[in-house]
Amino acid sequence: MAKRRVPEVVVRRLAVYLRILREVDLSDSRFVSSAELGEWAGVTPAQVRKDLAMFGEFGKQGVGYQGLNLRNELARILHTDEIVDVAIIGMGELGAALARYIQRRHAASREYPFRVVALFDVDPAKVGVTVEGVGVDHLDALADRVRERKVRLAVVSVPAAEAQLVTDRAVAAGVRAILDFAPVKLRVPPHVRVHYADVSLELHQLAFYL
Amino acid sequence: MAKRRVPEVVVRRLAVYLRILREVDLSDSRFVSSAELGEWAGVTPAQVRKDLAMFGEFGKQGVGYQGLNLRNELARILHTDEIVDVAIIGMGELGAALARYIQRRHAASREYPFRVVALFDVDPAKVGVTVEGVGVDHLDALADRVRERKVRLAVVSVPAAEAQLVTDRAVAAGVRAILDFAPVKLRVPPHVRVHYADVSLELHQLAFYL
DNA sequence: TAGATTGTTAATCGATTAACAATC
DNA sequence: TAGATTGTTAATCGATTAACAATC
Repeated sequence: MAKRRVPEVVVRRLAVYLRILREVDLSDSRFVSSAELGEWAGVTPAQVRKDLAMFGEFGKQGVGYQGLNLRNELARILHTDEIVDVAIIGMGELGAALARYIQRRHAASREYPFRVVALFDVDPAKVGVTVEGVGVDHLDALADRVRERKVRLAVVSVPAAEAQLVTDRAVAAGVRAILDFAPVKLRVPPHVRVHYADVSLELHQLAFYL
Repeated sequence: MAKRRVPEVVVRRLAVYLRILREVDLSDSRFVSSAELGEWAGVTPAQVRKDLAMFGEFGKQGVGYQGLNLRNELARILHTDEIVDVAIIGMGELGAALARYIQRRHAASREYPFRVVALFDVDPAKVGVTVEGVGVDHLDALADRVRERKVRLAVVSVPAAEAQLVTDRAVAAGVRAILDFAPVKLRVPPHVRVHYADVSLELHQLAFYL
């Protein structure tokens, strides 16, 4: 699968489709049409069909897509058909809130694929503490821990000034995708993917429409 | 200014340019070229010029853009040249973390335009508590408070099941822009703008690249 | 003035939408 | 079969990039 050729917007919409299919009650006989799914996701039916067609032929003409099958296919495409281990770097209020949120959702539903397996901070008061069953390690243990637990997805929730440093360490240890909450553009090698979740940037954008 | 004609991506980049210009030390004589700004923001110089040209002629041929002036213009365009009051609905861990984050940044720098002026929750244990100088009100007080304080920007950090309800109330009280942390597509009238900050959705997208 | 960089037009690129033959 | 909906091609739309005359 030539990933470089899949537009980012398509990946985003696939994630939306999957979330919707997880919310809907799906019996074996439940078929979902591109019109229905489009309606729920807020996109055109043609868009839905085009997005899905990039990855295979999942539908049946005249009937639509079998809901359960499509849900499975989407999970497979997005690599969330198996548990995905996550490290959270930075155990401030935000990091702690994220850790608990993810862990609780994972515990509550086997449908929720993300599992927190490593937490890091530099504050001696935080190192050793346990958050939802996961111990907080010192940042210096990051490389070892990440390698040992084969973590490929990391959340960065440290202050802006430290974001690049912890990113470099995480990447060196094998992390391939990063969700960055710090308001800093991270420099990473081309094989590493970064998404930004920058609250201030979002607020600035929204302010434009006031 | 015909806002409907400004692509969303342009607004996002303007916010990025502004953030960068706030980070750079700018003397009165400091001029910034589209090449420089593009380099910092990770876009082409042509892109920078095109984005800015949508709103006016801010540069000088042969010289570039006067840094301080451009910063002011961008703040004006994004409506963050004055304080922007924000309400946060839902004082769970995430909501509380966001409230403190925004309030502290506002207190630390007069450059940071967002100010929290109202907090809401339904939990009697939280109502009455003060977070960084702002009292938590019961959700039932939302309409009154939002109207009284003329809040137009709100953050929704309640559980998914309540997100639509609190949104409806906020919109009825005059809110025009919403940053939604709940994993739900909100239905709002056309004059209301919603941005989504959905951690699980971001993680799903990133998992695709693993 | 000579050199540099803007603002803008034209060319390119890519994504969305429309349309329809294939087919369940 | 008749009706419905897919997968896919073609048409449209919009955003990005390139190029350059204007001009500081």
